[in-house]
Amino acid sequence: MQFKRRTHTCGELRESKIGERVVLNGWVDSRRDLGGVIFIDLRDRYGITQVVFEPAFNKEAHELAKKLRSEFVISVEGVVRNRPEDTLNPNLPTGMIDVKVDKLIILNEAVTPPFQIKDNIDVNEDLRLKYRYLDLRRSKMQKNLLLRHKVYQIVRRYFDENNFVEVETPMLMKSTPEGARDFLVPSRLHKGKFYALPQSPQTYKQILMVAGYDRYFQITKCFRDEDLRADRQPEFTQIDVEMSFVDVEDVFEIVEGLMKKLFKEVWNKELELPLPRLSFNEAMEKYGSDKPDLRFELEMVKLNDVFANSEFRVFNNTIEEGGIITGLLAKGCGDYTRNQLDVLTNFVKKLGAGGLIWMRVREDGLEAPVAKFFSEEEKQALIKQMNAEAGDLIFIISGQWNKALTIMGNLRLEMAKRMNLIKEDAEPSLLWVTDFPLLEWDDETQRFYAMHHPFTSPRVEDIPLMDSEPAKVRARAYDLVLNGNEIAGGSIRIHDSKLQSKMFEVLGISKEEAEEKFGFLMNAFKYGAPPHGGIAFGFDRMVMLFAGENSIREVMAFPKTSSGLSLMDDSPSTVSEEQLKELHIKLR
RNA sequence: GGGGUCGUAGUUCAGUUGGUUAGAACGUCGGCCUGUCACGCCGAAGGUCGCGAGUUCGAGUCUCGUCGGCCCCGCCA
Repeated sequence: MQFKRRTHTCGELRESKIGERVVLNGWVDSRRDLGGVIFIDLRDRYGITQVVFEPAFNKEAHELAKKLRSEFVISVEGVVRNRPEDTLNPNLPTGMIDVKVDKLIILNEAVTPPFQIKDNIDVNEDLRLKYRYLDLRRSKMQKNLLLRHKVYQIVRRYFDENNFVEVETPMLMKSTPEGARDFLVPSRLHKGKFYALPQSPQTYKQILMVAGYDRYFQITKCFRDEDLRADRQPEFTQIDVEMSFVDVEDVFEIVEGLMKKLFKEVWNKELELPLPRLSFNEAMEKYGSDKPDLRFELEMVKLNDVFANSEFRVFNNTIEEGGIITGLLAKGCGDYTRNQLDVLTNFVKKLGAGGLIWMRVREDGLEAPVAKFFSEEEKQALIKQMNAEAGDLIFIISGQWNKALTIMGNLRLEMAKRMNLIKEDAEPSLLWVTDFPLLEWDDETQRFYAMHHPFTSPRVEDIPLMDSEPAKVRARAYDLVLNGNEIAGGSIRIHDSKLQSKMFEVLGISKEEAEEKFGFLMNAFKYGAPPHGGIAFGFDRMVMLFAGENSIREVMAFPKTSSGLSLMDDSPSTVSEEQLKELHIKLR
């Protein structure tokens, strides 16, 4: 196909080019055929330029232009011209000019697309995903991917400037237990053996510290074979960071510097440093989440003291069993109807709560189905503790510490929505959550699991507790939270092989098992491991938030559906018997 | 593994207590139109109501199953 190389993109012509002869290439965004004159909006990723076909200017081009339809790929040659004054289009950067065409080449025709290529379309996401190449033509998607590109560049530049080395780590690695399910890759050369795709480059980056690279980063894909969410895909991108001879504060300093840059360059906002910090316990008891959204107040209140001697059996039992009674004050919601309250009760029950206690605060006291169970002193103490006034609504949930707080945390977010507390223009909330527990008890398997991962260092002063009260040991672990989303998490690692052995022991991992699964890492540590620590960012999630989107799919070029399917290329798919045979695999 | 919700024209949706020929807008196609930019006007085509059973004289509508999308819980070191 003969066509002239473009002289300009569709986004760059301005009044200064009037009179110049230009060649533009692009897609037909829309056509307006007025009979005697045809207007085409020509589109590429740089913008839109209106090109005009007039029979008086060139009859042949005008005749051919009648055939043009949406998404045809064309090349036009003509003269830049100023528009008549009353036909300027202030909505387009190129709206002061148009191009009068005397030569049109149709480079490719296009069938009618299944949905219109424009912003603010209302199309089901599955259709967009099936025709992703059309969806990606929309300026909103182009904007998102260009933002993503910008963030890559800022991140790379920042770490480079701070002496970090970018190192690629393997995509085919050893399957490690503890944590998410691995995606497995069968080995053809080694019958019955499998590689795993990395859930994270964790072990490699620690080994790079042993190897003396001192400061490492990588922007890399990770894979986890778990169920999906709006902010979780089976393959996703992580900014992986590790540093030697550091403590928590050093990691924070580097990360805060990056966030300051991103806030400035993406949002043009000055981020104030140092970032606020909350301990895990505080975050849970005040906000019912380890990734609290602090764009609004609405704090939860611990009520164990208020009901310490309560006659109310539910509270009684909770306190006896070491649980928590947590309250939430919904300002001015005292007029909620029984029906609204039933909906909210249902909401918490679905999350596993036994029930939801609510009380309307009146001038003359508390109005609630359970009011009769409480003494006047308790009621007064409750009102005082909650800082409640007439016209308010109090919610109370009691139960096992983690569960009750998590459910109340969800109710907190739900109420924030209902009370419209998250304003469109609210300042973003970025903070550290620190002092996570090192271990988490699992009822099902009756053992402790590492909350972060088994290489996470406990706080030095808590090490003696590892034997006596493992659940109380705090980790040198931290999460970075933006607007209620965990965007990064990391820790200072164990670099001492004795402490690491202790950790495995607490986790119920035998010496033999540890040797088999993590022997290579333990072995490396024998040859001089520096103290080290690091962090990993959920890159997609971070870009999602910077883009103001609600799903990471909006900032990924080719995401999967929530059932893990790729609708465009129809994967996963079956494979041939020959392929299976080569891989020594028999389906059952 | 569990819960919720949705599935009707190419697209987004409406469709009443189960009842005549399943509608609208946008898009598409054709005609007219020389300054439009949500072009306008006239006309037309376009439907396996996701799929499969069942109930019924009669099912887009009710029941069961199944497939798929989205959201959430579990899960995600």
